[in-house]
Amino acid sequence: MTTRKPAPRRSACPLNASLEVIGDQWSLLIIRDLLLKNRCRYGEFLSAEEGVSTNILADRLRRLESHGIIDSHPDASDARKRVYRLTPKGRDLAPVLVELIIWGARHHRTDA
Amino acid sequence: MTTRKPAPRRSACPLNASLEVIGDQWSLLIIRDLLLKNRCRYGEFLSAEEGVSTNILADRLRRLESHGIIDSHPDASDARKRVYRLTPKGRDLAPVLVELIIWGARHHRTDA
DNA sequence: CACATCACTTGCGACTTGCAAGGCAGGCTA
DNA sequence: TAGCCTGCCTTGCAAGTCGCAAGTGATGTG
Repeated sequence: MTTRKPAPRRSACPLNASLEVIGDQWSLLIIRDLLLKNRCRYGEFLSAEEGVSTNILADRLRRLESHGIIDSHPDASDARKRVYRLTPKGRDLAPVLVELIIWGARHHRTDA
Repeated sequence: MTTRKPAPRRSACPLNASLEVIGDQWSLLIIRDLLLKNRCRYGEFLSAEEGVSTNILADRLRRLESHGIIDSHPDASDARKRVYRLTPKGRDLAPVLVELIIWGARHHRTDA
């Protein structure tokens, strides 16, 4: 079981606040999929090339939703499916994403 | 002992490349200290308000140095001390930091 | 009604983290 | 020179997190 943390809040620094919410290996990749790749379903996130494992994905989606970065609702045409979307707060992460992509592209061009 | 990983390289996405290098809870806080707070010594990082533990700090400094984001040299006036500095590659992370701070400040104003 | 699909949950071994203590070399005091 | 302090890590261990694979349950489909 992926347990929920009571969030100890390490410091009042806004950078630290951001890192406590999205400072992990997977959250920003999910947001990238939502923002840039038009992926919005669980299965689509799962089959992204980075290969997130299913329990971690479920945990991250739950965490992002609890922080108000994404929301979700059942698909109108198929009740098994669930659609995820960015909230305005989530969309505000676009500049962060862009800067990370710029930095990654400049300093790690396609290989190790 | 904190073992070194052979870096599996999950995908060719530049965002993923960035996250594999600085996508953790501590690296960007160290870079913030170097960039914005004029902290450049081990002991200064250790006493930052977030309270990183010493083994993690040593590991992150080693990792950042191995990725060419920081470098270090002994202090001229006291050979016990070691001075850390950002490389140009490290300084290029400034926009990322700024965007994370903006987002954190906008959506998590000083409290939970 | 049998079977596939979708979104998860569960179990387990391996790895990582956090905390406390130990080590070690380089300075300081006399 | 002896003895102690300072600064930078390393080590040990408990606890937490991750990755993988298999299982669950509510739907849809033929």
